[in-house]
Amino acid sequence: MAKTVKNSKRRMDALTLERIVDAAIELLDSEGENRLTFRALAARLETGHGAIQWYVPNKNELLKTATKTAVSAVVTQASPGTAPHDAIRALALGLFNAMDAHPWVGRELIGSPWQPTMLWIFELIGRQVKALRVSSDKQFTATSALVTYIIGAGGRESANSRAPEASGNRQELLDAMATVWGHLDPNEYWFTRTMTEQLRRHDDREEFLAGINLILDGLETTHLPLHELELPT
Amino acid sequence: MAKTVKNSKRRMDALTLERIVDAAIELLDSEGENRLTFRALAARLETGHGAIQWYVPNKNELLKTATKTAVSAVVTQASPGTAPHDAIRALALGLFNAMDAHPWVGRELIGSPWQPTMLWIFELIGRQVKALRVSSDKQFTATSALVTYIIGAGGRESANSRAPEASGNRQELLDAMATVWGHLDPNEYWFTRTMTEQLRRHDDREEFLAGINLILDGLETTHLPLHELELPT
DNA sequence: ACCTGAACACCGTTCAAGT
DNA sequence: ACCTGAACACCGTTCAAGT
Repeated sequence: MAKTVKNSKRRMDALTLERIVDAAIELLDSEGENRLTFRALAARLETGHGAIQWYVPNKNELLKTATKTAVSAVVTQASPGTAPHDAIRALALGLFNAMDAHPWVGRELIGSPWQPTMLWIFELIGRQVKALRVSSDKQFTATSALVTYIIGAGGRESANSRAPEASGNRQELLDAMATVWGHLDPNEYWFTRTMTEQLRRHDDREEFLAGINLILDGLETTHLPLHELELPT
Repeated sequence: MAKTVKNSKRRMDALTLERIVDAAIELLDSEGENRLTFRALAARLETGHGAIQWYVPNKNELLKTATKTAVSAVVTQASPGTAPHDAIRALALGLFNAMDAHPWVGRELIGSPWQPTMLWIFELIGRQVKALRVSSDKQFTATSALVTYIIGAGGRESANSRAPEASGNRQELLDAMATVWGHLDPNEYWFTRTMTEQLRRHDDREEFLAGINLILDGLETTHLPLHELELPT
């Protein structure tokens, strides 16, 4: 305290990359993606908008850093004892929650799949895939499929939170969509119409995990004819 | 011909929504998403930029219409005789190709999952899921999972085409990424490192379809203990 | 009905100038 | 080293004015 006061030329709350990123995340969460501007950030941080650019070269970089921060807050490594299936589900759900809480994360992750954050996700999922004893020539495919599915679901979830109809709560949005589905042309949309009630009642996380389970189950399918399987005695 | 010439006050190539959308798609494909501006469009169509707004109210609507046009050009209904598995793979691959050819489509579809185009995709996939005789309480889950995976893969593919490293051909990009993977810290990325060669050699469409197959296989898993299965005699 | 382009209120980014 | 804000080159959108 005394130190900062003594150095009177310095503001107590000096600008740091961390403070900038935190403020950016707050702004992204509360105001949305296209309300994050250097000028708005500068106002919130009580500085000039050019000053921010000294720490972060451009808006793209700012978004990347914010994404990394938001994701790594949720994604932790599995505790050693966990079964691979459960570890994958936990990881997936963590990512889903992060993208649900921060609607801009999904869009950003999908928009630049080669960025370090994606690589880290790939690594963590891949380790568990390997622990599942998936044959080595299928590990790449399996990990890719899981990551693709997770990011796809997160992207959709992100978009849902930004839906124009989502001003109210979630059930209102679902009811509104269900009403639309119920009124679809029975000739053109005979399948979707029958799903109206499922849409209204579904739980996002349950459906998400059910999809993960489908992929995990698919991984165990050997495609051998049954009589070649080792049956439990 | 004579008709249009006679009516001399009218330009031969009158502005229509269709011409606007076609020009927008060309611009999106060749110049990228953020090079599509009303001013650039107006220049290409040799008109004022305000004129376009008479046909399409804003840029969002223009993107939606362009997406619908690009997708419906590839997505056709399955021919009656096709087996459901094959129909799903064909649909999925068609969508993948569309998103590969038009890198902006993936981003747009994922960005607004409640739009009519997404509903139509859901319908077409759902019909085949039903034809697979998936039990009725799983049809919603199965269709959602497939659509989520397809869109996720398309989104990634879209991003890859826009990758800064993708200026050259695809193999150059893969080689560059493989080099990065090969140089990763063996302690932090011990799994990903082992996937370097798989990354370099993988085929996007094969991997994509392999993921579809995982989900389809998962759908057939009954979760009954083996001794309760009907074994072939 | 359809088209034009000036005008407005924003942006991201650069940069000379300050401390 | 760090901060400031004017300046520039763009945007999307609106709209009075034309044909």
